[in-house]
Amino acid sequence: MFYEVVPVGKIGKLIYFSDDSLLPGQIVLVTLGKRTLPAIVFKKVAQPSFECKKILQVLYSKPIPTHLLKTIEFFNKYYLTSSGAAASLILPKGVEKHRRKTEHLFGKINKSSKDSLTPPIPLNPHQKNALIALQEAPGATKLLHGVTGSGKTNIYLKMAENALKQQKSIIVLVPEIALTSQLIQVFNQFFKDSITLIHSKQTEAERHIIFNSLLESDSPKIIIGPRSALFAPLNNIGLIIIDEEHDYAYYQENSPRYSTVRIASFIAKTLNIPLILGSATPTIEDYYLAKQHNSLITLNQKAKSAKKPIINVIDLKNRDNFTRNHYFSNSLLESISDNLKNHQQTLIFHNRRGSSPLTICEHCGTEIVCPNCFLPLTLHADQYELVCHTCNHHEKVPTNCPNCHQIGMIHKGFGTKLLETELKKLFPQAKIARFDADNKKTESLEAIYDVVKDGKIDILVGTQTLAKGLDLPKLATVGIVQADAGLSLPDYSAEERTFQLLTQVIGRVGRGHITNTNVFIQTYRPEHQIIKYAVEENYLEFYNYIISERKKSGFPPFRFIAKLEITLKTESLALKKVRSTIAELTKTQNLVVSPPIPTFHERTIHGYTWQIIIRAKSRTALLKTCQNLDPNFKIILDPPSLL
DNA sequence: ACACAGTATTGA
DNA sequence: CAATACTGTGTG
Repeated sequence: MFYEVVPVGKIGKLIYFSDDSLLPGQIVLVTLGKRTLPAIVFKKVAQPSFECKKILQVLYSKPIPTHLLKTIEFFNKYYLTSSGAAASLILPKGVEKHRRKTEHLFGKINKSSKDSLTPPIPLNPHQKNALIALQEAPGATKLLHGVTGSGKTNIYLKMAENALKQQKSIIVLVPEIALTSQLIQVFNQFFKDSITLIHSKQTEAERHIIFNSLLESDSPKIIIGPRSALFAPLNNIGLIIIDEEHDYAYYQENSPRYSTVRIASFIAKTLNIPLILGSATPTIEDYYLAKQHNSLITLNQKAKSAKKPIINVIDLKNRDNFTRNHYFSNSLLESISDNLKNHQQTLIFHNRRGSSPLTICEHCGTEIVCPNCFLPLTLHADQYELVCHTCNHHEKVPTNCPNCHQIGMIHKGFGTKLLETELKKLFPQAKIARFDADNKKTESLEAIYDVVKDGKIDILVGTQTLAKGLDLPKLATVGIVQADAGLSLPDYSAEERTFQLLTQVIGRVGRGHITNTNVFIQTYRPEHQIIKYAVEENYLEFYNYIISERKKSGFPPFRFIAKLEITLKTESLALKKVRSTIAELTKTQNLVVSPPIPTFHERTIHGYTWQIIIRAKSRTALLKTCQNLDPNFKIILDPPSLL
């Protein structure tokens, strides 16, 4: 018998031979050239005209659910991804490996499935109405737009409870799996026995056990995990929830690139089950789509009376505000002093790691760049080293300029490490901690969370990482060192990102723990709309403003975008190739073609990378254009950023 | 992707 | 002329 199978990797469907009868979705082992790879059986086919190799082994007798096979095909069509790449998302790493006895781990994961009595889930009238709306028309994607504290979690719980009653499984996606997250705690409180958590700290063996147990079992489960949990081999899914749907973590950056929301939406449609997207600040695209399809549900009533913080916008151009320190305004410093007296905490945000992002020679202006990436190196003053934030290359700080050999290297710009040092000078008695991507893997946010929560830290300095889901009872002040830093980037989504960040940061305080909370937003552009809307917490005005801009300029959701990248040996070769391709593409009807653009990391060890941005109203037309392209072009569909 | 073959490039 | 870098093709 002959079967079309998809081996993991970068290629598509191939035909193999088997003596035994196989089912679509079964996981098998095949040889491909000299390699032995796991593969997924797609379907039985007639004997082809060419010789076929034999399927070596059946790894799992039970097939993966059909919706996942359909998802692989969807990847193929929607993102032009090879089926093999999509298959590797579904199969756990190392499925082909023989495993030692792992019973000792089994009990840890497969808890008793006896459902204990759960207390009733309270819903207020607003939440009840929202629930009714959410349960209409399964198969459709519903957007639950609810401000922080409006009780989205209670609605999730109720829907999960309903699904469990019907013996259906639920997938709950969260941006990053912090075990301290409130959502997990609340779900644990209600459905402890049915929950399977998926997180990044699990080992390969543990993942295998989970994969196997989900595949074998038909009992309803609640899967909580990051974007990859969407591919859990569940046979009876009744509901998918994506919490904080706007979060960038839902976009997989490395190949196969995908948007979790798009894939989940496909799965929900295929299975005719509800998909709930929850957020206080939905992405522009999802909000637009929800309005178009009449599937927007708004919850603007705060459940508990959370006190709003006082938001102070400080003009960085007016240096009278900065007489005590170069980076921190007088009023922010005053607020920190007050907090120290009252044993309350302060959070300082700045979206740049390290001490100083530029090291240049003061005589000839030569910039020190990474030998691999050719990007400026960032000073880390504590180790007195220069670090590449792209490839993590480390080197000593040179005393002489490598170009003119004179002494006098100077550092420009500032990052979180510098801010930390400044704060230590200003408040020598305070306990100050810094949290950003420079922290070692072991000191995760989770690890320091308890220390911070107990109030043992007075001032926490950090980047974006800190803005997400921290709930600190003793937090009284939040300071944003330069709020407009992201606004001037040449990117269609720069304003949206800035709004999201500011909203998240403001949301860290005013959670009802402390009555007098303050937010200090330092900016060179206090009059900018985005800053105004964020300060006013006015999502609707923000949306209306952005959507009209996108319409005028022809960006998503009004056009689909593809980013085409090519890397060639020399700059002139790359430019020549890009120019000729542009000339070719310009002939295509209804296609907006950009001029040649060097990528942000223009020069790499492999050569020079240039890009073309193309946009079209029809996705089908865009895909067709991409398929006819020189295959040396890397195609990035729906790029979340054009940088 | 990866392995492999076939071809161009370098260098003493 | 060999060792090595680059380029292209097929994988069932």
